[in-house]
Amino acid sequence: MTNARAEQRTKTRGRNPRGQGERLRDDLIAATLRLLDELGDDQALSLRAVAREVGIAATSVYIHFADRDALVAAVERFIDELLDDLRAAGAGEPAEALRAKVMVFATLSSRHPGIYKVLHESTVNQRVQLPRKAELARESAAAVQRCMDEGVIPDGDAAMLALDLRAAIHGTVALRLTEPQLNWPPLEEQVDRYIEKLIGVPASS
Amino acid sequence: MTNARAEQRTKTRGRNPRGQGERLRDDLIAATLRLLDELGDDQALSLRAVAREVGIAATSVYIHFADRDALVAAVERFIDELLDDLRAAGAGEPAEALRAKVMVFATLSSRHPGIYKVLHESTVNQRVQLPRKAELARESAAAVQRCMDEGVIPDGDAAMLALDLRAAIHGTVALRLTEPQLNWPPLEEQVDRYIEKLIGVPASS
DNA sequence: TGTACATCAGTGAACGCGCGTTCACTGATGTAC
DNA sequence: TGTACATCAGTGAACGCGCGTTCACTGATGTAC
Repeated sequence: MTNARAEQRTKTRGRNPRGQGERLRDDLIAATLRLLDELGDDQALSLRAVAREVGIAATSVYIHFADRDALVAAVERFIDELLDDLRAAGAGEPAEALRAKVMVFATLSSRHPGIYKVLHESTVNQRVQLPRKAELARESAAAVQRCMDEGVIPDGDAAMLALDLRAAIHGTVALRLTEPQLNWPPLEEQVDRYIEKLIGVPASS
Repeated sequence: MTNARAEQRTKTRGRNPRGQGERLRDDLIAATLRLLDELGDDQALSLRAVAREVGIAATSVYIHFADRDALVAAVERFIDELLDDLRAAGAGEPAEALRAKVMVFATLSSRHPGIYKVLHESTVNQRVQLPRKAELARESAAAVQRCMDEGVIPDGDAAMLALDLRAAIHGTVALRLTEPQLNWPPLEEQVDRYIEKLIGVPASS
């Protein structure tokens, strides 16, 4: 005898008016991002939890998404917004632009710790294609290259330096999440040290 | 009607002779470490999978461990071995000792990628007490301090520099696991750059 | 203007699965008398 | 030397749970004639 009582739904939501069925799709994506940010692990995300969060029957998810993994791919939307922020930070003097971009990325982990973990630590990368993610890397390499082109730092291997910097930034930001009890210096100071020592950009005012 | 057929067991193992019951305990710890290394995520580890791996009934695990989380705490044993390796690398000239210790740590992720992820990325840290883990941090700070004490690098904030270095090393090592498709330089070269640029230790021979 | 029908936005019951954990048990080996 | 008993190392059935997914359905709203 399987337990047949209906799924407990805390929230309820009326059905959308005719022609507005796509609204549920947006709500599902938003709820998925919210839950991923809470969980910090895409493997822990369940389709049923997303449905509960939105206040619909679990089966209704299938109206808009093929399966559970298609829901997880909602993180693509988040990456798009992040790329917008990065590009907005890229204007102005090259050293300042590099610093601004790095800070956008570095503060991402305190604004959305769970999403940061999902993007960088989970196996979602192997199971779901995230083509936009590669652009994040290109953005940082381009910012370092600009510093060379405009003579802020001596010529060299921009891609290599950018990767050194990116790894270091990821390291502190990720370790702050996993080991918050360590004696962390302010993020901004540490980021400035990395930029100065690893890239060679002189300290700003 | 619940499905009542017995758990499929691929391996089998005879029972231990009288007085040797603790052998199963060791086998369980070894199997747990093996599975954690495969999975790279302690949340994905199931008690039943460990039992299957060893070739015993799931319930037999309870003879030696209170519950599932007690199994996960087996990673403590791994940390102990790692600490032994770190201490063995600490002898000799201070700059060489620092480099050797950092390399022990950095190559851990290629020798045991899953365990590395479990120790640094999973929530096991919040759910299970891992007192030995803090010693890893102390080891690296002490190695930097020794470089200052023996005049290899100028005096300064050793704890801060050690944390900068540790974060950077973690960053490259973790990012290599999550994003292997990036154009990574050899690990050893990158580690040497970090030690040189972040700590100020002159490049070795 | 009325009505049959199509479409749309979702629902509820059910499935089989693996999980952690409990419980009462089994069967071999040693030990006291 | 024989036998009752204790101990040890494990077992097997069962529980309730949450999960992803399938299926046939419902009931409101618009539309063709």
